[in-house]
Amino acid sequence: MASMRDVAEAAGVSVATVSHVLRGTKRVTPAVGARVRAAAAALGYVPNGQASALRTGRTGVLGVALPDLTNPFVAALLHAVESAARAAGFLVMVHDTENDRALEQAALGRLTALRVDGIVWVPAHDQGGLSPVRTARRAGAGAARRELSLPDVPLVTIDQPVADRDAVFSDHVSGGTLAAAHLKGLGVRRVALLHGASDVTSARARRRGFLAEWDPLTPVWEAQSGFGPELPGAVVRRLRGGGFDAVACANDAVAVGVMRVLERDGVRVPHDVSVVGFDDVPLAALVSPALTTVRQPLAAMGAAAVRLLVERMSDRARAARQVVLPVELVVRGSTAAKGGATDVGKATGKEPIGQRAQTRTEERARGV
Amino acid sequence: MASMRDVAEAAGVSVATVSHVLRGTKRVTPAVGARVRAAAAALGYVPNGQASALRTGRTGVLGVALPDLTNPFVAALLHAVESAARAAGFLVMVHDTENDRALEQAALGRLTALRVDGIVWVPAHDQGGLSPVRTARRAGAGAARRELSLPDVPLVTIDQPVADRDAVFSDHVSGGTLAAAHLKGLGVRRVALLHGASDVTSARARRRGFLAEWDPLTPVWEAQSGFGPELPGAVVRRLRGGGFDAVACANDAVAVGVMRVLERDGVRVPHDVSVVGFDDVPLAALVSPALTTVRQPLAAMGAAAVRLLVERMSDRARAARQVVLPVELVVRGSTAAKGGATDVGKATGKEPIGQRAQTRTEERARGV
DNA sequence: CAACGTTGGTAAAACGTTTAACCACATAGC
DNA sequence: GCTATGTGGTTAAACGTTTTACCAACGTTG
Repeated sequence: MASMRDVAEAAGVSVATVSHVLRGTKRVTPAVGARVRAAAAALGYVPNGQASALRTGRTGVLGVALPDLTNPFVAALLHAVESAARAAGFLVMVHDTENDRALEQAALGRLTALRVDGIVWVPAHDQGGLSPVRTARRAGAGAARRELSLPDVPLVTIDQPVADRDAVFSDHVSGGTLAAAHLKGLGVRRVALLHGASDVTSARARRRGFLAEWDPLTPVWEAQSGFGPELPGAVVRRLRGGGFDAVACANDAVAVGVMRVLERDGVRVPHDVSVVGFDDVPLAALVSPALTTVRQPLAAMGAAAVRLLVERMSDRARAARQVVLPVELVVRGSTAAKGGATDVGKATGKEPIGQRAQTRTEERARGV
Repeated sequence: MASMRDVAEAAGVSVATVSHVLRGTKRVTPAVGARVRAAAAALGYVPNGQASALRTGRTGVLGVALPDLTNPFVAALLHAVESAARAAGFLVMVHDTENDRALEQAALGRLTALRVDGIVWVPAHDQGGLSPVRTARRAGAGAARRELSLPDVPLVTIDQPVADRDAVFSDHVSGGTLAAAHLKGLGVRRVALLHGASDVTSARARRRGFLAEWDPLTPVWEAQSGFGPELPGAVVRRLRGGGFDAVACANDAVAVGVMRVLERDGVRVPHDVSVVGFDDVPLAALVSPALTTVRQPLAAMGAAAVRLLVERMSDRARAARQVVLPVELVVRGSTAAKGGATDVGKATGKEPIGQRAQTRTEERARGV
């Protein structure tokens, strides 16, 4: 593969001149410029990124560590991040961590070894960092769990905070509140609340938001459901027991799992029971009935993550910042007023986003 | 960030020794080894991948160029490739090409500039390479379309061949045949065949396989559907016209789109019309009724791609090779015998993979 | 004890860029 | 004509590894 030296020789100039021409870092006579460019093109010269990275200390690469690429939400998030990174001139290095703590540590290590300019980390579990909404509460909680050693590289987490690092969130609390308010408005009284797992920050925040809005006197049946469509046996039994008007789910995958269980028992959605999801993955609009859910602003999250990284590259000492992004309720066919005669067939037609509620955009800085 | 030199000084040895200790490339006295390792740990030393890549010429990185990360099949494929790459010791650099020819060219360029050790390319469109099944036919066809200039790097394409390069395929032809045979066995007479687009090699192969199995005397209604769930208006009108027993679709997303259209018109699947997809993305098992489809062996495809790259790294001159991997028919609830009283509710229960048919595994080499 | 492999370590030259420092030369100003 | 002032280009020193060649010291052996 042709090197800069080859180009220099072919053009009859020094390597320094070649570099200057190709990067436009110094004025040259038109004649020389043309000669260099011609030589480079003729040789099919492609600059060696490794070498320039070594020299300049910048690779133009962002690392992304993800818990599980088979999860459609995670895949969509990767798309958002890759898109934003590319727009900012970065390539993206991706590492699946398979929800495994050891692999997460390995991923961070390998990415820093490659000297990526920054890392976007979507942690699998709660990292003990303070959540933006309970800053004041239980400071120091979660210290029991040993922390991962974080590399000295610009790093931003998504959805699970980590101490003294930049982070991007959806407003999960408001998301929970929106779901609760929507169900309340439909006349739902008895609700089952499936939160995925207690060691996931976002799931806890959603639950908190939901319960804050829900009438404290009305009973809520809660259970941990995990985050996939295959529900735990205990949850399935509970669902089949009936006795509720609506199910609020940890995410869309769980919601689909719930709908399958209900359908199998002949329970009609939304006529007998309303179901609401979370995330708004592509799947949500395609199942039948289409899923009412809370949409996470993926593109904005990716953009915010990249923006935070870029900012930190130019100011490594800046205080950690958390960006909270607004979610919106997307009403489709899986929820309907209690006793109302909503036509399911119609409701599942062409993406009937009837009502949208949106939380405020919020951004704040926290000191170190 | 600590460099090898810092470690050497701290341990009182030369950098060469540090390198030897850390890579185990030469014997050292236990005392020295321990001292070096201790110093490295104390300083939090992480070797600089850029520098070693520059020196050795290997980066330990594979590039992946994908047409569209929002496509669940593509996302699943990325997962398979990343998994296989990681198992083989590589990290993965991902670049979305947004189905755009110029972006594809840019992606290949940027990846080679970073000196990745190999590239997995999933082209968006037919690249004019000879498909494995029509080798003899129309040699030179497609020459009209200007070809992308390919970098001089180990490169393997997936699903669309390119001249003189390694490639990995699912056996799309057999996939089409399996679908046709399945429908025939169910007593289907009048079938609508939605192939995605004619400039996509795999879609053409599926169609060919389907028609080869189908009774040449029975009419087949064909149309181009694209590859997403939103069907073109012409296709929708045709579907609503009725007059067929089954729809064979370009992929699962299209199949879901078809089911939505049919459902809206009160046509029951599979009672009135059977629907069969292609790919077996996660979505396929979750819709209702669950989708009968042809499964692509994603994990095997990822593994084969990485294997081909590794092989080529050690023998750059080897003749291009194509690996064809077997697909399997996964029968679920969206297809049923004509006039049969299949209980849909039951069929969509717990992943009823009743029947599986599998094509032969096949691998062959082609000369240059 | 001389000759000799072996063992454990180091010096130094790459790898292909970028960039600060330098220089020859021309042009302009007095 | 002689110094300031650019202008267009080059020299050479990094960046942090890997690896070949070399060397000193140390048994071993005849």
